[in-house]
Amino acid sequence: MTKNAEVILFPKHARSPEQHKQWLSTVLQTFQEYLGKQGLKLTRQREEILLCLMSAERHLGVEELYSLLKKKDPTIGRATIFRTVKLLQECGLVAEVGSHHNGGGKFELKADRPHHDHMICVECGRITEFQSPMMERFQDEAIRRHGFTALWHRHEIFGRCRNCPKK
Amino acid sequence: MTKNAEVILFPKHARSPEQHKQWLSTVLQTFQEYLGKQGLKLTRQREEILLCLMSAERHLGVEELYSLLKKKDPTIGRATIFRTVKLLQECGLVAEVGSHHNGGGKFELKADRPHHDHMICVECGRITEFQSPMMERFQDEAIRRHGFTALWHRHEIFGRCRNCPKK
DNA sequence: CTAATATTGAGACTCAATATCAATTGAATG
DNA sequence: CATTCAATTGATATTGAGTCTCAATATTAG
Repeated sequence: MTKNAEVILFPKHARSPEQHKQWLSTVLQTFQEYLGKQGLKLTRQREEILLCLMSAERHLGVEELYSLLKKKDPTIGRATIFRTVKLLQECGLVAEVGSHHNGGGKFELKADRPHHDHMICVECGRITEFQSPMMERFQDEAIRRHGFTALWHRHEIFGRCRNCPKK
Repeated sequence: MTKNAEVILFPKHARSPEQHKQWLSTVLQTFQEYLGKQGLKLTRQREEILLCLMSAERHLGVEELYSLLKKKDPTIGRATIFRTVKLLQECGLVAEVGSHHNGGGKFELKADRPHHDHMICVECGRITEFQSPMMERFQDEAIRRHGFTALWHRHEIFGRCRNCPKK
């Protein structure tokens, strides 16, 4: 498995600098509110980690976050990243994509992004996002049929991407 | 979430003892063919492990497989189970359900069972299997569109089942 | 400012999963 | 049947992601 797997994300939202700034502050505020409710604090490190995820163009794992953050804050520790990412998942701002099959879970920001699912290459770790409105439609139909109330879902297809033919 | 969540499996195939025997041998043959193609061999241990999964009525993890298999073959080792389960996943006979989030991956036999996905109730932990051929169809279409070779997939919908209205 | 509490980073630790390796098994061949 | 050679096995060592501990530090309330 390649260490620096390329990741294909959906095109970023077309956002003006002004809108982007607004977005950053909205997400930060959401995090802060969650922390406040838990009696926790928004520290410099927690803010840095969230900002790093928000400015990333791809899915980052803990190790990648660690080396990126080290550049601006050489004292940051892995444990803090693990702890913060856990908090971000708890408050719904971040989701884990994949698992040990693609070299450890990677994290993506959920806030204000269109829904998509993932194809994960077990050879190179590449994560490809894809949309299928028809698939969603029949999924919703199945959910209704079972009288289920969906809160969130995880749909990950594991296999080989087009650049990783069977060895 | 309840610890011992009830698991709703699709109704077992109505199979006569004769049909069941036939099924066992068909699945074994599939495994053997896969192994042959890879230059590998169907050994006693590999057969035991597959048979154990085929006779289980529930999802088993590595540790459960280990203790079950020890009864008939006290010399079997964990490493062999890890290796064999990996092979079974590679050839599509077995799928991993869940992950470290719900107490370690468990394995279910896919062979000759209709494909299904899971709806997981976050209130009562109930796991409901469901089918949607149309959904599968559009999923396959998306996979083809991206030149991906799917080995397995994980589609889990989290929410509330019909018996767990919002509190 | 001070006190109380939360947070941090380093490093020890855990434990599932993998790699190593000598001994064994299995199939293929003569 | 004996031989050969690659595949397999189980015990063990190793890895590595993730967690825990704890003394030092930062934050907030008053």
